[in-house]
This record gives sequence, C-alpha cells and structure tokens, in this order.
Amino acid sequence: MPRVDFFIVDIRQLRYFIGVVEAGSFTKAAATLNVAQSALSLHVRQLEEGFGTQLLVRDRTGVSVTASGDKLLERARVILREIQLTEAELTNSVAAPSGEVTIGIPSGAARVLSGPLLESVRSELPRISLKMIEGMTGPLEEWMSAGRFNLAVLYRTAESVGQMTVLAREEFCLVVPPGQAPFEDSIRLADLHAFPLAVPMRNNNVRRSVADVVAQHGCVLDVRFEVDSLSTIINIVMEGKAYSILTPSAIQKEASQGQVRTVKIIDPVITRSVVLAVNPKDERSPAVSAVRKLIPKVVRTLIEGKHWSATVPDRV
Amino acid sequence: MPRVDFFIVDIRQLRYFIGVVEAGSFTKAAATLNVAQSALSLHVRQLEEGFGTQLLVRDRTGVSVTASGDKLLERARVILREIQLTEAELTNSVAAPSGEVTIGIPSGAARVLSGPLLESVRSELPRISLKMIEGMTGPLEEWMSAGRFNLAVLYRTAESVGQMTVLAREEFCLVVPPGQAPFEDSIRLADLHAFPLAVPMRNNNVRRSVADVVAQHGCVLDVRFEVDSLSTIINIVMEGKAYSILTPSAIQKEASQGQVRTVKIIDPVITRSVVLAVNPKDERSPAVSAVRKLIPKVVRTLIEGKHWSATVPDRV
DNA sequence: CTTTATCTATCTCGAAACGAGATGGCAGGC
DNA sequence: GCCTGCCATCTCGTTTCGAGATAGATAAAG
Repeated sequence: MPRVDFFIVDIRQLRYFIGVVEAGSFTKAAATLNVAQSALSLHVRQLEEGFGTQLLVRDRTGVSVTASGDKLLERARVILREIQLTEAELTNSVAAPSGEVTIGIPSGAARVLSGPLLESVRSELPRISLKMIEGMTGPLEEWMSAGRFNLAVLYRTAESVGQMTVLAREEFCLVVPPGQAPFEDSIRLADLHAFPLAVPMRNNNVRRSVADVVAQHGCVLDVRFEVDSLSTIINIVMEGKAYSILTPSAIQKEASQGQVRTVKIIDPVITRSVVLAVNPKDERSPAVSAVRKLIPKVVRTLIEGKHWSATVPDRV
Repeated sequence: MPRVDFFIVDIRQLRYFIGVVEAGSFTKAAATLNVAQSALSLHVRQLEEGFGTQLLVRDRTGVSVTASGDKLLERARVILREIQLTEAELTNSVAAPSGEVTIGIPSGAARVLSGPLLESVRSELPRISLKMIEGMTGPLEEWMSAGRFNLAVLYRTAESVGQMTVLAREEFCLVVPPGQAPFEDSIRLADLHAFPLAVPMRNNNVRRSVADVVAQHGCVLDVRFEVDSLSTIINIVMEGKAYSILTPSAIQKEASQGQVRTVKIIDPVITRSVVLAVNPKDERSPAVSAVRKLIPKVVRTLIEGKHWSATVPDRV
C-alpha cells in the first residue's frame, strides 16, 4: 500500500546533495558520483520539497547554495561523518575481535589440544578470552545442545558430520602397560578378548564406538574396570593392572615418555573424527568466528609436528 | 543494471534496529513500528551482513543485543538525533524565514507603498532584510528579467498578467496645477490636447500606455516636457508650468495636501494593473515567499484606508 | 541573428528494493 | 502431544530508483 508518511531525510539524498554542492553542478556531480544527472536533480528536488525550502540556486552555469542549503550542507557532513565512524568502529570490531569465547572440549582431545590452543589464542587473538570447559563427551554433547558453549570439540564416527568442521581423524588402539605383551605393532580385533580392560562407562562415546564395532564383528571384550575418568584409566594401565582401548590423543604424553605403549588395532581399523561444532546462534560473532578459524590451524600444527598421532582430513 | 556497491547504512535500517532492540523482539517491534516482522528481520540481517558482525542474539523469548549491537545502538541514536535536529533547524528556517530579499519598485508605486511595506516587513518578518530598489519601469523590467531582484512591482495594461499577482488597478488621470482649469471632476480624452503636458520619455511604460490609447482614439497630446523623473514632473505641475497624466499612486501625497488636483479621464477610462512578479529561481525561497504573501496585504490596507486611490482586484 | 554549447527539468521504462502475508522450524509450557 | 510465541524464509504485488532520452532555457561564439 502507498506509504504515506512524514518526510525523512535519506542518506543517499544527503550524499547526492553534498556531491552536487561540491561539484557546483548536477552534471559534474553526476560524473563524479557515477549517477545519472536526472537522478541527482530528482533527489535534491525531493529534499527541497521535504524541507519546504530551497536549497540550491540553479542557473546555466550550475548551482550555488542558499542559506538553507548551507545549513543542510554542514549538517549533512556531520551526519555522514557519524555514519562513517560507525561503520569504521563496527568494522574494526570485526578486524580485531574481542570478548569471551567458551569452548567445550573432551578430556582426550584436551590432553593434546588445550595447552597449544590457549597459547595460540593468547598470542594471535589477544583481545579474546577463551574459556575452556573440559569434560567427557556425553555431558559435552548435552551442554553444547543446550547452548552452554559457543564452540565444542566433539567426536563422530559416521562419515557425515553435517555442518561441523572435521579437525582430525584418529584410530583407536590397545594401550599396553610397559614390559607386557603383546609386543607386535598391531593386534587383530578378534584377539582383544585376551586382555583385561579398563574402559569408560557404558554411555561414553568412546565405549560405544568400540562396542559397536566389536559387536558387529561378533567379538567380545574382557571389561574389568568401568571408570569415567581418563586419568584414572591411564594410571591403571601404567600400574600394569589392566589394558585399555583409547585414541592416541588421550595418551600422547605417556606414550612419548615410555609410560605406556600403543598397539594398533586392525581387522578392522576403528577410526573416528574429531570435529568442531559451532553454536548456530554465535555463527556471526566475530570473536567466535576468529577462534573457529584458528583451531584447525593449531590442530594441523600439532599433527605435522608429531605431537598428535592423527591424520589431517583432506581439504576439498 | 545491478547496483553493486559497498555497504551503506540506511536510516530506515537504523530506525528498525533501534526499534527491535527497544522492543526486545522483532514481533513486538513490528507492532510498535507498524511494519511486518519479516521486514524487520530482513533489514536487521542486512545490517549484520553489511557490518560483518552479529548485532543481536536471537532466542525464543526475543532478542538481546551483542557488544557490537550495543555500539551500533549508541551510534544509531546519535545519527538519528542529528537528522532530527537537521530537520528541525531547516523547518524552523521556513517557519521563521530570514535573510535578504530584494524588490524592485516603480517610483510611482513606491510613493504610496515603500514606506508601509518596509514597516510591515520590519514588524511581521523581523528576520528579513528588505532591500528596495526604486526606478522607472523600463529599467526595472530589464533588471527583473536579468534576475537582479527576487521580487518586483510592475505595471501591466493587458488583461493577461501571466503568473504574476495583480495587486491593484489604477486609472490614469489629468494632474492639474492648483487654481487652474479644468474645474470639472472629469475630462474626456479628446479634450486633453488643450493642456500642455510634462510626461516621461518615450520608452516609459506610463507614456506608452497612455500614448497607445490616445493613438487608438485618434487624439493628440501637447507634450511640452519629457522628463524621466517623477518628482521633477510633479514639481513642474505644482509650479503651474504644465499638466501631466499620471496614476493616483504617483501624486497621492501632493493631492491630499492640495498641492495638485486630479481630474478623471473618461471616454475611455485608461486603466492599468499593478502587479507583483517573482523571479522563478527564488520561488521556493521561504523568505521571498513570505514577503510575496505580505505585499498584497499591505496594498489592500492602503487602498481600504484611502491612502491609495486604486481598486483591489476581485479574488477568485 | 543564428548556431552551438552547457545546464537543469521532466518523462518513460526496466530493474531493484520493499513490505505484507503466509508458512515452516524451533523450543518451552501445559 | 498440543499449544503458544518467536524468528527465518519465501512469494508476490507495489513502490522506488536510476538510466537514457528529450525538451527548455540561456549565454557565448560566429
């Protein structure tokens, strides 16, 4: 329906008006502003009709400004400067993002990732305060769904990870106490039943991932300890009381120091993806966006520096 | 063609954004601003995409503002206040016009009009400085055509006066020295040849107006003096050296003081219009417009107060 | 006096923008 | 499971915009 409302100055009209005054003619201003002369004529006319006063004196040599026009010129410059400052301020906010970003991260991935990530954010995004919440993946999934974090590092075994970014791919392996069998580089899934296991509890992502594959292959496991504490599980293995099935990120440090050994599981290889999820509400936040872009870089650096036994996904 | 240009904030978008933030939800703002909720959603989205940052956090209870949004809110309020002040300042300029207005006025009309007009402008339009330029009508016509004045009081004998305003109608009369014949109230055009005349020079409007009518009626006049100075002509008549043919406005004062007498010319009556012309370039000037509206009032007051022997034109 | 050049105002038309209304998706409350 | 409230998206009719053409006015040049 026809919009019958009171006159409101439009930014474009002000820009055209300033352009015309500065050029001294509509025709010159048209060339400068890259707009048709007729469009300038019409818009300035609309300003004059809106204000109810003449802003320009027109003659064959061009235009000059009236007293009212002079007032408007001054005011228009102030307004456009304010808009320019506004755009600069908000754009700078994008260029140098600041504020708090919260990220949930599983205990396993946190063991290789949390330190380097905090360091990277501190050095490359100094105005961002990264709050990292470590936890077992079950609760993390729930909390992320509840919107508790801006970002979350999660695990997925399916090929499809929706809109999440794949950070890395890991392979589950048998974690062996030092000096104990097996001494080969790899072990078949069907042979795992020979080793007593300390594993996370039933609803744990890791537990379910492995259990699904074992069941699919008609195998069984000898679960002796169910503990929802990664460090406790690792201690049990280090003390020779049991074995475990984990991904390399969980025991990267202990393995590199000879406190445990890892033996590759084959037939089949059990893999999973480490993914980065973003809360849809925060997708357009410049701070969240900046951290989101930084994490893959940190992961790549860790993997390529042999600080994390995982593979980087192919980029498409 | 597609307009591919960089992002420029639009006033409407700022108004919508402020409205949404203040309402706390798009839906409530839609009711308040009388705009569809979807339009608000789209416009705020465009602001976010333009700035490259998220301005609002949306959830099921409505919206809250981000840090960037808070900055924009503050800035937008400043911008809209500037625009509001601009509109108020320029609108006030219309309501209380100010500045200089120039008016050309013939010597004849100036004699009855200039004083009262200057007084009226001073009292009713105190912020306007009226510059009055008096002259013979020939040069005045030229100067008005050249754009020297904003306004001009001119004479016309034709019925059609184009876009000019008719201020008054006057009848030419014989100006008689005191104590000399004729002593009747009127004289026929055919009998004017008996009186030696002091009149303006050939290219003068008055001279041409009367000469045309005299020629049309096959009469002749006894022109003894040709002087392009109204006061000189009047002095010649007052001293009894000659008669003249003028309009009442020219000798209103002298006639009222008995220094000259006026005798109506009939068969035919010779009339002319006193008109007000406006320079088209200045038509939209509030100051010129205000003076333009004031002059007819001053004229009407003079005529109705018997300070000017003329008739007010019928209003249609 | 005629022609040329320059400038503004107006008109037409196709493209873009705008907003209303409808609809779908999501989440919380009952 | 249904209802309510809110936001995002889509469709369509209307409005606005600007390009290009053209007319009118005026001063300068020939």
